[in-house]
Amino acid sequence: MQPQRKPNRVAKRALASEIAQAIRLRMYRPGEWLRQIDLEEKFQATRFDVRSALEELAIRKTIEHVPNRGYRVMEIDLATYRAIRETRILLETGAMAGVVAHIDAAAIARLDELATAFSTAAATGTRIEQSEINSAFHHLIYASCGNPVLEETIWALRDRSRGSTVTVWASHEALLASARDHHAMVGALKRRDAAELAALITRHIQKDMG
Amino acid sequence: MQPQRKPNRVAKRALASEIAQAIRLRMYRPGEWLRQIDLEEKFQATRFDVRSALEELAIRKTIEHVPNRGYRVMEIDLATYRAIRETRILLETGAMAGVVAHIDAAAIARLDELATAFSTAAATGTRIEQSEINSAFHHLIYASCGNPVLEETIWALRDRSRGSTVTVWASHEALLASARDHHAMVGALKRRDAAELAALITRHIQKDMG
DNA sequence: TGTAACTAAATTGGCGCCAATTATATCGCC
DNA sequence: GGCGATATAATTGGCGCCAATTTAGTTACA
Repeated sequence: MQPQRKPNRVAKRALASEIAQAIRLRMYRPGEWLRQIDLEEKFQATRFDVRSALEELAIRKTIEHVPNRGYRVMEIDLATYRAIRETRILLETGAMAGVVAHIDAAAIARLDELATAFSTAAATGTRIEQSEINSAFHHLIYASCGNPVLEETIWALRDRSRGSTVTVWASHEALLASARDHHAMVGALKRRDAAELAALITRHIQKDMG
Repeated sequence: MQPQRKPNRVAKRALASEIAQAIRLRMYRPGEWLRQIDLEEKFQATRFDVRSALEELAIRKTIEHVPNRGYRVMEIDLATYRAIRETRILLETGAMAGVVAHIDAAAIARLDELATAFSTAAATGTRIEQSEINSAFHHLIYASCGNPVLEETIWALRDRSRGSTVTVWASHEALLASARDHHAMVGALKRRDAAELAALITRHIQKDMG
């Protein structure tokens, strides 16, 4: 029986993820200041851990650091937003060749489920549910590309684009359009049509979904 | 007249860059442990700054952190290396459309100079000179793509691929091949031939240059 | 009454100490 | 003489205090 040791090594990394998720879910809006004391209480962490987490997020460009002022959620201008979008299209369409080559039937079936679940959530679910299902859908796709580095790079950029002032799904119409896109992607996936998939992804990103 | 204040905010970030450069220049080889005390003396920094810098590099995947053991230069396996290479090809070829569209005559002239300088350095220069000129050459190209996010992403991946055990220019032959590639790229650039440029870049990366 | 200087409160940020852990060396034992 | 256990040295890592800085509030003065 040994005393508890390093819950901290874990806590530090986990805290960064938690804060990142809070930002993803718009609990902190772009431009908003993240006060260390608040985070300390909110997440029941020590000041030191909070600072480490904030520093990590700043390196990842999720938040911005202003000396002697603090950290705030990154607010990206239109030009940067377009640059991110363009880069995402490059990466996410590029991943499609690998996806159609590596994905198995089970994964496609699961994607089908998720696409349906998203449609349902679009009508009745909360924003958080919608966001999570959408995230799971795209996670599964990119995880199937067979290139972990590519997958990781895609997600890093996706996270950065959250800082946009443009709301995730601006309208209910946009939400329904996303739902339709998901089903279309599953269809193209079943046909192993990488080109069609890439075209769908491009439009999906250009329409600015989550 | 006020006393000197925060040279530290700067020092922390600068230190991370310095250590990163040292790793780039192979002063620390992949797998090698980075002892905090050594870095403290080597770079005349406080222990705290060293740790911050190491943490930053760990987040960037330049180095690896092993709890209670320390930090060591990331050693990447062949599979990861290929994954990085594939992703780089996607990004760097994708950048070429923007490059031919945005680059001006002055930049092309400068690239011509750098290509020549590299050829010279390949014959007579030190490894560090070769590396720096090569870096400047590619920096200038990707800076001309008109997409800062893409540029940044490219360099992040390029830095990660340094962790490969494969030496930068394994042979003098490879070095000369790189020099030829550079001149060919300048030629394609002058003709605004994005497709040819992309093909050259792909081969350049597949041959594993710096 | 508006503005500017001053004061007080809140927040951030630099830094160093010491415990926990791991590597190294010494010694005894098989 | 080789090998394992123990002692010692070296290194890492968690954490909190207090100074520096900024912001808000207040008062004095034109």
